[in-house]
Amino acid sequence: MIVRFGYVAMSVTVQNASPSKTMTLSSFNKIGDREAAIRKLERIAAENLHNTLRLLRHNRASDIQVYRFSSKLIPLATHQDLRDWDPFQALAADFAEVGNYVRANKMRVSFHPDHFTVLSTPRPEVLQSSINDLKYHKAMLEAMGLGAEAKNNIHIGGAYGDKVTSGQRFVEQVSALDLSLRERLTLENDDKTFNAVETLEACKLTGLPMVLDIHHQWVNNEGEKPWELWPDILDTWKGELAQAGSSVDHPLPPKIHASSPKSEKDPRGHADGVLVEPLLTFLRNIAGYTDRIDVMLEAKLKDEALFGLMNELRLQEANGVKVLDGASVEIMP
DNA sequence: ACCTGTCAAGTCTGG
DNA sequence: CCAGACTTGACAGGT
Repeated sequence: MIVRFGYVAMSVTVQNASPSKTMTLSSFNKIGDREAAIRKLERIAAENLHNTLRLLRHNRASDIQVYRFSSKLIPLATHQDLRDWDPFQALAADFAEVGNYVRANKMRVSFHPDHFTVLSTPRPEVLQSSINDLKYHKAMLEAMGLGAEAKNNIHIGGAYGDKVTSGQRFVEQVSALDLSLRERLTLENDDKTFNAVETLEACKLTGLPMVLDIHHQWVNNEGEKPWELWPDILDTWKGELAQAGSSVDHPLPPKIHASSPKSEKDPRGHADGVLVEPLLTFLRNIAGYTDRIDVMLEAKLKDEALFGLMNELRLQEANGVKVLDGASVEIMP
């Protein structure tokens, strides 16, 4: 089984390369000339895209093919006060440059719209802003020229005191989405509310591929071992929605998230690095089912955590681990 | 250069 | 019913 590792949004080794620079609403409003304020937003967005490209070049130099973009590439993009603003015209070339680089280097990229995207919500206005947020993420991927193999990963959302009903509402509200939004979704188990078993069920009902977060599963489970769910999780990656647009990398490998508990006191928090042993145990247990998997590392030290994990994996070369390059390994079943 | 409070958005908990 | 926590990088305003 070939395992590729990636990291999220920002690098701790490339300096001054934030892809998430922003502007607060109050400073936007303090600029008297609205046109000038909007041009400033667009300049910040262009800078974020430029830094994203720098990170992608760093990734290529480090053999890293899996990366999650910052959702904050365009400041205030979905804010109500800026409904009349279409930033994509001004940023077309910047987005295209990022997308061209991704395609030229066969990278697997994604977004993770944050916790304001809640498709289980009973409130129509929250549903609408969630859909708007998904449209914004889709628009960015389209501006990059990337097909539906580039996904937006989300959680189910809140339980509102009745998890069963909320789960059903999630399934209904996802099913009612335009295909162009739905085919770009993946669904991840969370660490408090919808556990891996429940998320898998929602994936079966919606056709969405499941991103298993093995840290969330560790702190929120029904007593199952994570690899016991793997055959069913793998099936969610064989559906039409999972494979939509996957012309670049066909079939699209399944993806998981890995991180380690920050401390005993804060087991849900993310540690600086990623412990090799629990991850390796999981990977060995699924190696017989899957020939490729991508692992998104969610660690405080970002790419540094990836390099640290690769060092640990190099020490396991006598134990059925073969390091292939700077960011991928082969695990013998 | 460095520190502290704040930030657009949602949900849950505790008072 | 409302304030604060959650979580987190970066801004904004201060020293």
